[in-house]
Amino acid sequence: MSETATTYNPSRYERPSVTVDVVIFTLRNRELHLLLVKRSRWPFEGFWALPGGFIEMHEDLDDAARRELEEETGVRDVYLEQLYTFGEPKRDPRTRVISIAYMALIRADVHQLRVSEESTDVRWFPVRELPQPLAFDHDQITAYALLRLRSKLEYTTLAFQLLPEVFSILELKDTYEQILGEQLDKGNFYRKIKEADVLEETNLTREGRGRPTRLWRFKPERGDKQFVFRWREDRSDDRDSATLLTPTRKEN
Amino acid sequence: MSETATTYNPSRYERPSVTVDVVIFTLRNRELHLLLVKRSRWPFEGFWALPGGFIEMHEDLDDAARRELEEETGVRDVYLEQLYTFGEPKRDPRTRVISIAYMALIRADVHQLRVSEESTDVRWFPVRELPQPLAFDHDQITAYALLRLRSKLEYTTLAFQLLPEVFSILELKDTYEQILGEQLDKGNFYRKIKEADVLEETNLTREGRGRPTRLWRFKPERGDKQFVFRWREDRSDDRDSATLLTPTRKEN
DNA sequence: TAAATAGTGTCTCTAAGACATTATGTG
DNA sequence: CACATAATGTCTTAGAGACACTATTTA
Repeated sequence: MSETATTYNPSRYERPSVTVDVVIFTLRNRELHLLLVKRSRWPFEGFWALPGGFIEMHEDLDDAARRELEEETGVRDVYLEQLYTFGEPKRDPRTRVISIAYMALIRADVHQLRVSEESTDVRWFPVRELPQPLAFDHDQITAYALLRLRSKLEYTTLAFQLLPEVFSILELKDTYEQILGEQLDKGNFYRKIKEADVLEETNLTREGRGRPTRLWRFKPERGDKQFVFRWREDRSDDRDSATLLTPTRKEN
Repeated sequence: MSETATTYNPSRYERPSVTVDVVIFTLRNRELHLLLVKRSRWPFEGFWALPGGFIEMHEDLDDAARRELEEETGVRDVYLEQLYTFGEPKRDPRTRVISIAYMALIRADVHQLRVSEESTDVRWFPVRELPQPLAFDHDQITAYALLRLRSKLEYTTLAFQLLPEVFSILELKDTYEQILGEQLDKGNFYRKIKEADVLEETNLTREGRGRPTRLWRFKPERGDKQFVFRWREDRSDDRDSATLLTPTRKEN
């Protein structure tokens, strides 16, 4: 047998650096955006990159992601999920850097965001208009995050993590449409969401030009996974599919 | 903004060790097994652990997993998929070790396995009779791998990666039943698999006590993801669910 | 021809999708 | 009332599940 698992002494080995990179999504005027940071030095000086940084020695991975998230946005207690670990040896020209990618969803009504509108080095970008290419392999990471978000929309209640606390059913439908990139039938959407029994009616309404809208709240006792909006044949939240979308750029 | 993404110099930081651990599945007399290695020294001396080892400095993550796989089993070219990265700071008492978990599926007809039947320190265990607890957080990792395997069975053709090159439809059904832990209807199974058009008839049959069985082959041109056996309400290949199954043991 | 195993056919009911209709507000 | 937007209802059809039946071999 190999001696690897049993006898290696970790200190004998040269160690890679380990970072977390976070794909932070939010809705801004009903469109899906993500946060990018402009790099100010080599490597990839002047390129946009995902917020991220090195893991501290005594810090859990999720905590590292949460810390990066809070440093950039000032936000805590949001939906956070580990996505995939990217470790191609030359993805960072400085040294071997392995990056654990996370996805975070920030609700549209969270206003503590540190990201000022005028800031030139930290900005929200609509996912349909991302600068390209991004630094490192971050194109690949964002492509994968988008794929996973789209995929999970269909069998989880992730969409609620992007909406404000109260919302109308048509706003929810709009969110699905934005992210899935597809029109949904109004009647069928109402039926599905009502049957799923994940919403709780508030006594609030919102006036508009026509009939006022009833506002709803996500039933808090339901977890994230109990809701199936739709099953599709071509779901694929697999890394392989992301790779197809954005072929790996190899620097060097 | 934070300086993390842009100005950190990786060499300034203390680095964690990074390993890959591989959950290697196979079918042995129609039952799902996975490979474990007995540890011969501290920490967890005498405990069973997943095969794994440290990542080499210039080696891709997948290659590291493939290398570990080959060292333990002698097998190449099998299905391999990254699962999740485990990095709880105290999961390894020696030092900070971050482990990238992989899952591998080995076909039942691969006989080059280095694992001898008599070996006392490397063994196949039926997934229903795993020694417990395993070393480190490997209970958690195996629980998650099982969850993911079960989940993906239902919307991919992963099951074919476990079967020999030619097989009968009822063997395939049996594999599904073994892994899902549930009886399936024969007629409905035949219908589904035929409609999916993922099988190619061979001119082989196998004789038994009753009517001989036709043997089939997986259509190679189909990828892994095009086949939907069934959608379920409670699918969850999420890490959270695995955590619920096997609460994290904290040593120390 | 009985037993054993392989493989097919059919009925029912649910739920998804398409689309039409009704409801309730404002100017 | 006309317009705008919200919300509900209905018809059709595909597909999942339950289960009964037929086919082909050996002893």
